Amino acid sequence: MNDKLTDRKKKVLQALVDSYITSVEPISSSDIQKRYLPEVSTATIRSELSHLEEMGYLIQPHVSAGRVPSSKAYRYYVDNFIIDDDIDLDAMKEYVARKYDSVAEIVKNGAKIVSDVTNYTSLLMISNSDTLTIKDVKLVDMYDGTALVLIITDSGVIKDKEIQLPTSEDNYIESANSLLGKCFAGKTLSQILSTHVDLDSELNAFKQIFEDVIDLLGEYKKSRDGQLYVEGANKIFDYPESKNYDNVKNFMTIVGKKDKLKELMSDEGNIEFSIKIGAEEGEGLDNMALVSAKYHVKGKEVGQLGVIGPERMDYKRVLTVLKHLGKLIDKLDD
Amino acid sequence: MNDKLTDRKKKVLQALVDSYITSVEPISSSDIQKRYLPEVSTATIRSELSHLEEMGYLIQPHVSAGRVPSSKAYRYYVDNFIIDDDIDLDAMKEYVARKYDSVAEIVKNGAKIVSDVTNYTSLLMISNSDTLTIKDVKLVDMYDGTALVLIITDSGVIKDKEIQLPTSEDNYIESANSLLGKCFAGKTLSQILSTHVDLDSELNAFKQIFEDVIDLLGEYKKSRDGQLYVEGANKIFDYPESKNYDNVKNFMTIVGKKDKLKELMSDEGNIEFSIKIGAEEGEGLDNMALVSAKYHVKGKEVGQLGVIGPERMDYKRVLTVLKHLGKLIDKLDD
DNA sequence: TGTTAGCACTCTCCTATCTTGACTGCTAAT
DNA sequence: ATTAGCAGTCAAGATAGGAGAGTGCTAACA
Repeated sequence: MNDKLTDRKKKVLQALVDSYITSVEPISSSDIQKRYLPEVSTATIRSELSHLEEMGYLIQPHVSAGRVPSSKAYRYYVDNFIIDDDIDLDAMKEYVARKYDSVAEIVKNGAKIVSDVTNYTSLLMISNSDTLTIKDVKLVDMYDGTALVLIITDSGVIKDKEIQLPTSEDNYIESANSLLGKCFAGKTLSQILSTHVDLDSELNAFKQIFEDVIDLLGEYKKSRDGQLYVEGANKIFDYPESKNYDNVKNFMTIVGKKDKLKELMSDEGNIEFSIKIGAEEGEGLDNMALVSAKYHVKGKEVGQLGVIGPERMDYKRVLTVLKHLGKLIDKLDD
Repeated sequence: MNDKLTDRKKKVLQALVDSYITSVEPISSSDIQKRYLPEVSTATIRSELSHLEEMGYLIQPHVSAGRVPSSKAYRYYVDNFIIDDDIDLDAMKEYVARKYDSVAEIVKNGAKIVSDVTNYTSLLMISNSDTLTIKDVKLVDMYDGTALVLIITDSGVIKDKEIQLPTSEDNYIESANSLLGKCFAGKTLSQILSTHVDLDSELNAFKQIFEDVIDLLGEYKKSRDGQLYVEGANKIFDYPESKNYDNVKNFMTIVGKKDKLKELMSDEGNIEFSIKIGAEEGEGLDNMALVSAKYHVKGKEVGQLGVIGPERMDYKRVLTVLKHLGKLIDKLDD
């Protein structure tokens, strides 16, 4: 991995990727000369191109065609040429302000906004339950010896279910409530599910309730863990790539495979942005790229928002949009 | 619309549709002779075919090709040749029993089951709020003068939100609860939203709460009305039809257009099954068909479940699956 | 040593032409 | 009314030629 590129090689590479991103056609030496490097001859550019090809940055579909960037070139491009300046900030802000007027809607429609603004398919993944804190657990008296279990978190009530009460004593619910609050409040879902609550020594009368509540939490965790929403999967038909049947099928297949997408989106570590490009990622993401960012509500990480599209996507625009939407969501209060 | 077909014409038509459903290639006179009518000559079948074509049942892609059924033929086929016997009942039952073990899951995964078993894309539409009855509305005391509003329906708690209490009087919540129950219990969402609750004459102190609750109900109605889930959109790639780019695009486009799908699914009247075939339905459903059925939980209509796929779909299988799943869901208790 | 002009070479893409095979529609006989 | 036989039509595949695009190489030059 020797990425010592001369200045002119860098320029050529950037020019080629830039051109390709918009035209989606193999780029020839004269294309580059005309629009980016008029001061040197096409022959010179050709020799640079063939050198870059040797180094693995470019691919030539056939001998008399221009060149196309390889995954390595895209990687180099996003690492070196994307200076993430804030050009689109105003447009974004205006967009958000105009179409949606409450934070709840912005969060809910986050994926839609990203998809609309970037014109790529967007992905929204709810963070897994490790980050979710239980604020309180409450029983609400219903009728005929049943009660409603409410699990209240920092983002609202998340699960409710009727359960049978083992007794109809008057203060049973009250006592249970205080005990439940004491045990669960302030903990994360994972903490609760991994620690064994030892109740036998305490009041055995509440054992059933506790088991029910823990079951409920487990159920919720299962249903929520890494839920993934896809928005705008049909954008593929707007790209020239869709003329190729295999591309469409690949794209739709991977967009349908939530597991694979989750795997791609869930990055270890604390990287705020992640960009996965084509072949880099092994099978499944050929000719495609996935850009994703963590996002926060009121300073707390709640999920990841990303974009999946052709490998030659407009990385600058996508990154800008994701970054600003992240900021907007984070800052706003409900 | 003269559908007086001779017995042999019927036989030929059925043979052709049957063949086409499995082969998805134009059917020739000799195909029909070999497999369905060896007792007559191909010439005879040809004359029947050309007669059926005149009548609008068949289409000839070009003069030296076989014939393909028209939408009219499919319509005739489902109306006359589908005797909905219960062949698949056992397989279905086993399937349901094996993979899912609670009703909640069956309902939730209804669309998935249908899609898996039929191998077509399935659609699930939640009935609109006209059929949803409010069982109770409750305020739950939280902290710092806020309360949680719970809207309880016959299918569980459907909406919750924190609101500010106008006062911190001790019995305020209790009084509000009884008043809310009195006003809303037993009514449908639409009833509540369409009738104006005249509170001024009663206790003015609860005015704000009522307005909040009604807002909440309105919000819920909006979010729930005719929600549509699509499962297995990628099945299209399993059909030979997907070799044609336009078919894929059409299919994906209509599957993406939730509004159009809702329109197609929401039948007036009390028809339990509805079958819409291709051109019959005007633009949008070309070369496709949509089969849908209302389904019930505990005897109450909760939505519609359907299948969308190529016009030449296996209607018999689809109808059988939908019918039995409907029965299974309806019968089971929670 | 780096750059350039010039040229031969390669390969895709388009078009035209031909052949083959699959069906049909028609006609005349049964 | 049914059938056999045959001529006619058309899609699809194969083949060939030509145009255009773009490269790699070589030799000359700064």
